Amino acid sequence: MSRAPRRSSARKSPAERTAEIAAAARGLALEHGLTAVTLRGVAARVDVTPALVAHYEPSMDALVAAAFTSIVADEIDEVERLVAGLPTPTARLGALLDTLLDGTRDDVTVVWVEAWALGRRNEQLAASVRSQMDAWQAVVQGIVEAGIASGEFRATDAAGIAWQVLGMIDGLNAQALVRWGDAGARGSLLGHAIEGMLGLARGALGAAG
Amino acid sequence: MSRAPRRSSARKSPAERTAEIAAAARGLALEHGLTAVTLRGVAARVDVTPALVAHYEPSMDALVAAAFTSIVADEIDEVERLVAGLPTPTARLGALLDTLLDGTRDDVTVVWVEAWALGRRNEQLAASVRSQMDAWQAVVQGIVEAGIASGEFRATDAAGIAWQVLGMIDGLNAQALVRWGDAGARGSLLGHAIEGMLGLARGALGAAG
DNA sequence: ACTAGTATTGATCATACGATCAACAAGAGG
DNA sequence: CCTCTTGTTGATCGTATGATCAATACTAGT
Repeated sequence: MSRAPRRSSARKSPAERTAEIAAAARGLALEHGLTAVTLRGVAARVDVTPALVAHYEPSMDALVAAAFTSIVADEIDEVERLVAGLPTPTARLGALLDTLLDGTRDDVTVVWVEAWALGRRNEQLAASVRSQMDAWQAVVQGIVEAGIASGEFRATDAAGIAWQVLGMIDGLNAQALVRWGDAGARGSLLGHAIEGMLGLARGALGAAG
Repeated sequence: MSRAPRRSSARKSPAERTAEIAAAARGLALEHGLTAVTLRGVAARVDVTPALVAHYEPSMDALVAAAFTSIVADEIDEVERLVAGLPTPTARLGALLDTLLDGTRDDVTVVWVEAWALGRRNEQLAASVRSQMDAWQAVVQGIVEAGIASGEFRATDAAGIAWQVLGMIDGLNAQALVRWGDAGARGSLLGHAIEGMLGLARGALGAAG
């Protein structure tokens, strides 16, 4: 079951090992969820003794939180770059929805759901969750504010709207996680819903069919 | 730390004990989450040996799933009764949103979130989750269909809309769970969003401020 | 009142988790 | 080539989980 650490040792620099461990934690979280980020699990993936992982990462809670942060932060960056290339706030918001609801990101969704659950017993993770939620909110709020400023959106509470949009996305993705069978169109109706919040014309967000 | 089972034993009928155990599991889940529904945890709450709990409940996975089902099914019944007394689909939907988003149900939200996470390693729980999601969906779909039939709602895909509404509610509640500080108004904006999906006039759902 | 059935217990196993620490060995510096 | 720093290991502790089983003791039925 468990691969023993290699005999032909190859001593590595602390920076390198730290990076290896972080990468292993990240990979495990993406492949098997945050609960798989365990002392022995990470050690096995790096092909090293659990004691070494403990040596580099004094607290597993921190490593789990770091894995979460890494995954989510990367996704935020990715979406932010994608969206930056688009001309109008409407187009940006539509692309954001399409990307986040295309059903190809279930691994990240699992991480989110597990983070919500584990965060109740891992304060460092909870802090990371709050932090990353704020980061996401800032991105969406920025788009909404731009839309309001340009007159495309008819709304006032950009911050509140951003929270709502994210809540909807998270909820729909989490739901789709369990509802294996009929994947259904996650995005099409959400588009109309958000159009309703923003006073947009029906279909303005042009969610993918 | 752990209360020892009473010495002055009081032998109970299997039906009674089964009910006690189920109640204990339910209570633990509501107070400390589904992860607290453990062999020893339940045993301590019933003031009984872990072995007895195992005797009555051959698999803890099943007990966890049962606790989840009990909690969620009760909530569905409660909301269904509340809503049944209202005259129009619009009023029913509005009341449903108000009730589910009033922020007083965080214990149930925790159970949902944990169920999503644990369901990946507990097939019985996953089955319960799917089942209860379907039950919720049926309730909302019924309201939406009534609204379409009566001409209050302008939409076609009642089933899809029901899923979306539930996803939004779940997402917003799960989010509020972590976003301790600013509870914010969970419902007000969601109302507008759903009005957008249903082709309703702005404010028709009259979400509580 | 006695007995048979069974609810209940205590002890124990196997596993998985995080964590610690003395001891080992690899590699850089003199 | 030797030495000293330190990356790395093996062994081990303490806890928590689910699960099993022979033995106990309560209670209903005769």
